[in-house]
Amino acid sequence: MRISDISKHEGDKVSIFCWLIGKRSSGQIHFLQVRDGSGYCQLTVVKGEVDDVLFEKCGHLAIETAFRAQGLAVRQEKAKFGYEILLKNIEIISEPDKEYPIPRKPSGPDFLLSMRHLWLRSPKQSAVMRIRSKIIESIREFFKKEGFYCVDTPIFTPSACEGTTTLFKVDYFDENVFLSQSGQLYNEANALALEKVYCFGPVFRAEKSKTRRHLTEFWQVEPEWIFADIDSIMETSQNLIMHVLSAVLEENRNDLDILERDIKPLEAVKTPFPRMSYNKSVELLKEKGFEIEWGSDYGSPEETEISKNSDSPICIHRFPAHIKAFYMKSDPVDPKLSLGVDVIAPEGYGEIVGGGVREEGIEILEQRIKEHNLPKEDFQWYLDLRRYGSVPHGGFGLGLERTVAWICGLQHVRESAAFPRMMDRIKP
RNA sequence: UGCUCGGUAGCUCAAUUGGCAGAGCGGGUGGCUGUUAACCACUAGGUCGUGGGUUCGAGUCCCACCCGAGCAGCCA
Repeated sequence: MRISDISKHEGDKVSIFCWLIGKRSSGQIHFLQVRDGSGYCQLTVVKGEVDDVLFEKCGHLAIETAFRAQGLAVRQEKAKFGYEILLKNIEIISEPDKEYPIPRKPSGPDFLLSMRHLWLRSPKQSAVMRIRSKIIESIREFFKKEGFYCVDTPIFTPSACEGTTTLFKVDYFDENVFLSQSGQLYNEANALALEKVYCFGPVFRAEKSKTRRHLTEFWQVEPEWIFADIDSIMETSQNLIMHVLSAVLEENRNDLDILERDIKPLEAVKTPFPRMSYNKSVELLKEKGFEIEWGSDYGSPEETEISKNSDSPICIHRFPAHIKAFYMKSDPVDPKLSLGVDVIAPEGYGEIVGGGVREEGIEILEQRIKEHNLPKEDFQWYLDLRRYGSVPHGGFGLGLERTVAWICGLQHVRESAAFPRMMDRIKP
């Protein structure tokens, strides 16, 4: 039996596998708090009800002892987790030979991150991982339902996808290659083969960003489909986010409780998400007293301010072309603007989606590749997509860790990955 | 990369004007028959980030460096 199923076994003799997370004793009675991968419960050991040697042993178990326990499952209001097992016998699998280093009381981030391999066992951290797992599952479910194929893109790439950001250089049989920062360009090739595709994998950024929203390695899901216009891109990203959020609210209530996540702001999220042009957002920021000029990109204080205007994520569309990537299509109504969209999460969690319509004109792309100083020979295959059977298309990317951080209410994205990679932290 | 703050026991932190290295939690031992981050008693536990300097004397003051955190910049 797993602990999460204990309510179905009330009154039964049960056997569980578990780890010890805490213990208390009143001399003739011991209370053992235990966990398994599914949840938590208490084992009660009463002197006289078990062998004296076993009773003594239970009083001296070390934190993180792994063992099997047999006993009677009962409902118990006085037990912290609502149920307890009246212990009859245990079978120890392994006992720690040193004191478990992670205290139950709060510790600092430096210590906990250096102990990440053990920190993951604590209630909040495992709750985040269960929610992350649910989010990944519901993302794949959403795209399956929408008729997308999962076609993953390479991580070793010969040159910059965008040319804008710093990439990690890797020695590849004496040749320099880079870790991908986006599946974008390959995704376009896949979309022109299969119509609706998505890739979902890790991407890498070598920027020296030291903030609560940045990791150097993170996961991104990137759908790309033909005949995508800017409205359908906003629509699809909205529907994806809503699908994911509903799944977590429905199936991970207990984990959100463990995290003490206030779920009211999550329940307040409603479709349709508000849509605001970049031009409008600049006016709004100016009204609020921000010193922002038309044509500049946002910093995080600006994103946070914009997110205050709605309970739901906000879609900002039609950015100045010069701050967006070379492949972004210009707005035919105003060529200074590009048909790009960012989705900004509520509660100051920042940009979780970025996407847009892709430029089709081969001359425009050649011109932009030149302007961005990109090696044009590396992009011939990409231009082939416009030479043969070109079709309007577009898509977006959603950052997994930021989405997890938002839904879980985390202070920092580092807790949304099992082993986060940051500028100054690569171990364990 | 810049600004700000910090580094003392396994963890979280205190140490007044420069004057004996401390507490709580955790660990160990003992006590307690319903504990809830239990409680009570006893106990073990220290390269005060590293190196230099000032001083009779430095955890404390000065210099350099290392490490971390927060914020900003950078950033589909």
